[in-house]
Amino acid sequence: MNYMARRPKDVGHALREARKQQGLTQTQLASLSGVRQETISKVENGIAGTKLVTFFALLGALDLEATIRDRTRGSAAEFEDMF
Amino acid sequence: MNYMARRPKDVGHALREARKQQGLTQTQLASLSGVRQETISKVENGIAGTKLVTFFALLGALDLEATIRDRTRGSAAEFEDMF
DNA sequence: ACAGTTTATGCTCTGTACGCCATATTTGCG
DNA sequence: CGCAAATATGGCGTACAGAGCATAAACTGT
Repeated sequence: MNYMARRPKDVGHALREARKQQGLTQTQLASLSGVRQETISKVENGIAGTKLVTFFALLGALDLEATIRDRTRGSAAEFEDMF
Repeated sequence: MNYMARRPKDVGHALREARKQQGLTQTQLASLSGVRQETISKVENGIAGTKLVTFFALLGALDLEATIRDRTRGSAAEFEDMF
């Protein structure tokens, strides 16, 4: 599980993958996260201009976290800040 | 630049660091990103339940990206999905 | 093809983000 | 200290997220 996201729709995609990977239904994730099933549906499909609060609620329930970093990636530079 | 974020306030902190690192004022970032200076101020201080759209607008203007990954971190496991 | 489950869609209502404008407060530098 | 730049705050209006509830549509396995 390691998704790059530059747009809300990327987020939706990543969340759906993670949820399925954990064998959860939207309804289960809903009660885990406190976010409604309908909302999760919209988020996963990139329909809503979701709020960060909602995003993080879902991240937390799926035991995920977000990282913010430079777009310059894929070289050896990333070894430096790894530890 | 590599920030972990689990809450909106973490995002604000990361954005502020990145902006300063690039020597930008909130006003400059505002015109770069299309997000208003007042809004940037709120986001950076973790006051607003910001929208993902806004978040990504700022990320883009700062030439950053987000990554979504498992919280289990800090071991050798991360070498596997590195390339 | 059917029944059950999962996901998507539509509606109303409340809350709030964010644009816009003004201004207060803080920060940095001489 | 004092002034200019940068950031924070507050009010107003519009737009839309997300709750709650209902139901439709899409999948699943048998």
